[in-house]
Amino acid sequence: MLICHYKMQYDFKKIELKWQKHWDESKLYSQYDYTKPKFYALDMFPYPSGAGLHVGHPLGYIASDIVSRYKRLKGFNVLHPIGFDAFGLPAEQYAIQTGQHPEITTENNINNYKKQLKRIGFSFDWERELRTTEPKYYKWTQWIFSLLFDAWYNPKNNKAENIKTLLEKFATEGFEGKLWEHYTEQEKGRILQNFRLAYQKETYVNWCEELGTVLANDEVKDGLSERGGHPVIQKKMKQWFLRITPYADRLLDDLNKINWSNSIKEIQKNWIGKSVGAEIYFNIQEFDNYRLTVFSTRPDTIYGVSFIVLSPEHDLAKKITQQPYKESVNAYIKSAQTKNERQRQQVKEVSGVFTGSHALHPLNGNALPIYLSEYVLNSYGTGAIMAVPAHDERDHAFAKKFNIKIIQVIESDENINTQEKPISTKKGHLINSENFDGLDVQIGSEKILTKLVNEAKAKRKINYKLRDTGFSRQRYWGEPFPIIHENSLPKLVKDLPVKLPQVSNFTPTGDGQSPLSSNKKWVHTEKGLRETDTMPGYAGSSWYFLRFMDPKNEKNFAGKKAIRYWQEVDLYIGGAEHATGHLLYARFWTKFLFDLQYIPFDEPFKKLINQGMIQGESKLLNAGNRLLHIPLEYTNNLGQLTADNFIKLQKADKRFENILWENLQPKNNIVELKNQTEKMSKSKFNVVNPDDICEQYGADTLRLYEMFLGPIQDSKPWNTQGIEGVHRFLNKLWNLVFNEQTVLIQDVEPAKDSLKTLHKTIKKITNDIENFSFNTAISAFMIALNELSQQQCRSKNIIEPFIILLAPFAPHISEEIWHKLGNTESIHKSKWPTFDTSYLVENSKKYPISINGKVRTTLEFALELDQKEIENLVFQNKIVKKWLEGKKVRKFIFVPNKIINIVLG
RNA sequence: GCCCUGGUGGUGGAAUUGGUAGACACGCAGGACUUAAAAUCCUGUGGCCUCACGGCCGUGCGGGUUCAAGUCCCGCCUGGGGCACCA
Repeated sequence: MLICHYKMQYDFKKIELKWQKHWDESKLYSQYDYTKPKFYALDMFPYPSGAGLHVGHPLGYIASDIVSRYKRLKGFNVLHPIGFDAFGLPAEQYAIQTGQHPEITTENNINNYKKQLKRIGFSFDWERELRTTEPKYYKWTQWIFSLLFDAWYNPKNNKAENIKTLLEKFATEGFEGKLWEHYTEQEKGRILQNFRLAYQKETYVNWCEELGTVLANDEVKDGLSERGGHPVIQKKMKQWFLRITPYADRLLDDLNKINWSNSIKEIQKNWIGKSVGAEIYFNIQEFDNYRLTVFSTRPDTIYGVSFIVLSPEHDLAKKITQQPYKESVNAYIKSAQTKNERQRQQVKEVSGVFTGSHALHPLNGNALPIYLSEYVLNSYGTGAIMAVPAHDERDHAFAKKFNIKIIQVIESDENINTQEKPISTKKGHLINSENFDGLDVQIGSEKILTKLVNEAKAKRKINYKLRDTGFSRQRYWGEPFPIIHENSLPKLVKDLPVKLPQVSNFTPTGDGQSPLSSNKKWVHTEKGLRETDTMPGYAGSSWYFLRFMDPKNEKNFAGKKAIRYWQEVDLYIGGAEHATGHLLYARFWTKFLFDLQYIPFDEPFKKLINQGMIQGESKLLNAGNRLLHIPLEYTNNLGQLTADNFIKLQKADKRFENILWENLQPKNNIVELKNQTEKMSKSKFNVVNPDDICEQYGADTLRLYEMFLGPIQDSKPWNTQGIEGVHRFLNKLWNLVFNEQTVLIQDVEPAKDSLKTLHKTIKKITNDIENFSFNTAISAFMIALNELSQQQCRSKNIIEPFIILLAPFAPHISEEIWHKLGNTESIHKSKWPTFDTSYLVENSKKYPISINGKVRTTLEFALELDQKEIENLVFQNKIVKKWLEGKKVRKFIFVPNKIINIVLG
């Protein structure tokens, strides 16, 4: 007879698919109980690209899923939604490349993402799924735009208000000394554009020829587009802007009330770039009718001013130039104009030109030559500076080149000759500053400024680097503006949504017009011409976290009740690369909606975690002058390139066509490859697909491994070999519960040491989740399981709570074991165990005994012993005696529960 | 140049308030089971010296504080990120 030894194996695939289907069908994660306290855990919603997910993407989702599941078990009503940010450049570029309509490629990409995400077993409420590209969603994006258009920032109340209050003000006070009713409709429209929070203005913008669109400042890195790395130039165009600048101070100050990483806060601080100083006025010797205004943060250095510099674009540049200097000044202005900002920055040598005119020093009346130079930016401050060469590096270089006086006004500890090198410190005291001599710099600065302000020669002023943000794109794939231009004045369209129309060709036109303009029927309306630009990618993502609270609401962007219940996001997880884009705009829109009293909170994300990058291991071939990425499938198991594979590679990849095998210096027909750890990307052939991992090891293993790799915030390399460890852990757990045929777990009284293991693990895991220390939690699970195995623990009272602890991390295997132990409800609806300190109490402690700071042995003492008794016991110890031989004991240090240290003379 | 972060075995990484550095894994080496392999289990694994007992050195480098420093202070070196003629 054939005996069939049926082994109950850990069949992860079967288990995982079964429970995923079950959870889906029972809508387990779409159930809410509003009597419980709320917890809102959100991931930065994904941008569905054509490449699909790699193992780096789910890292943050796994973390937020663990927290969400944990919070549910702790009795919270958890909102954990997901959606897709699908408008914008990448989707459109992909569509253009593949020649398909972006609507189709987006739909395909989203479906692929959903399939991948679902396989990992996240507890997302898919009922609340949203897409920024759906008209029923972007209707409300357009609605918020309408609010911005119809709002102004009232500096008196320090908040945004409906434009009505501005009109009331103008009606009673007039505008610029003229009654409001005396302005024409056109004039009124133009004036209001200077106040609206969404407005059009003609100005220099970041134009990317290759992408055929303008870009926001945060979408440009080092003069190149963030997407694709194409050159970006400054072009004068009429564009939509959002007036974020009045919010600068609040965006800065409120960083103090949110729990974000230091580095992100710093990045936003720098981006906002607040500097406190003054505008100081300089009369001009040669012109009575003009006055110069400079911005300075260092009024203390005013007696050190020896010249004035204007930017080449400064309004007065040409007006104040004296006849003999006109030619050289014009030439200089012209040459500056031909360069874009990037080219200007690259030129490090000092350049400039004298105007022939002089400014008068406001305090001592000295005549100061006025120059033009590129190092002064027209877009910052007033586009003019007072130059203090003794205390500013750039001014110093300029003075040297043009042979201008260098006047030292600060004396510090640094022994520097200011004729050679500037002193940039703010510590020291003033000299050469008339009756301010001898004062400390800080105090002197304030006194000088007070004097200037009192004499109406200066005004206190705060400047920001933050600029109003460009809000229009000349592209097809974005939200249309709800705007029709009537008599060349923009007017809101009331009937929303304004649906994105069909066009015959959605590729960029390249002439600064959006592809929408080709649909003449759509553009021409009875009232006037429609706005044909579209909104940028960040429009939809600036408020989506609000929509998730009430995603199906047709009357409002979200219902009042839902907003009041869910409030701000408690935990937000996503990449740090959005520091100056999405994260700033979302804060801005939140504050705006708060001002208009649509929401009762003014920060969107209470706690933010930036997950690190998971890097891939690339293989690089040194082909003479360049390094080429080699797809992994062409390397052998030692990571080398063989001659056979090289031939195949040459057929498959054009990059290798003209490379000769001999030139690669093969040894025994093998070429060594260089290893490199870098960002995962398709083009680097180092991408690991989570689908493959789920197939081979299962979703639970993938989840555990991603968490086990290291701290969530850190970047770390992926190494598929290491996954065996966590996979073995799950197998061990399985084998603890099941043997060949049956469940081994019984309802028996647990052993004392098992209780201790359990309770210290409850404590540790709870702590670790609260601190987002998931990697140490996994190792605690491993330690616990090793101990329980050692103890041969089979007690249900131990195993059940243990797998509840594990459920947030490995939801499938926990659910399976839970049911096999006889439970019928889902484990994810059970209760988080609490730990009982009484099981952790020890009655003795093992003390390290160190002599002169070096640990020599350990001794165990009962806790009730006092220091004297312990001291006696320590000195009786053989090893201790050996070390004490011939030495004198200086000191005996006993730190209860920590250590014992003997200091010898 | 300025700001923010890191630097710990062959690798990923542990280490409450300063209190046994290297937990937990991977990898590697040896062993058990097996005809053999896979799987599993056990043992070892920072470096150097020693048959061993044991000792010396060791958290980027150099100083310091302390009974005691990966942890605190001062000065450097270096990886990553951000800002950058911003007055």
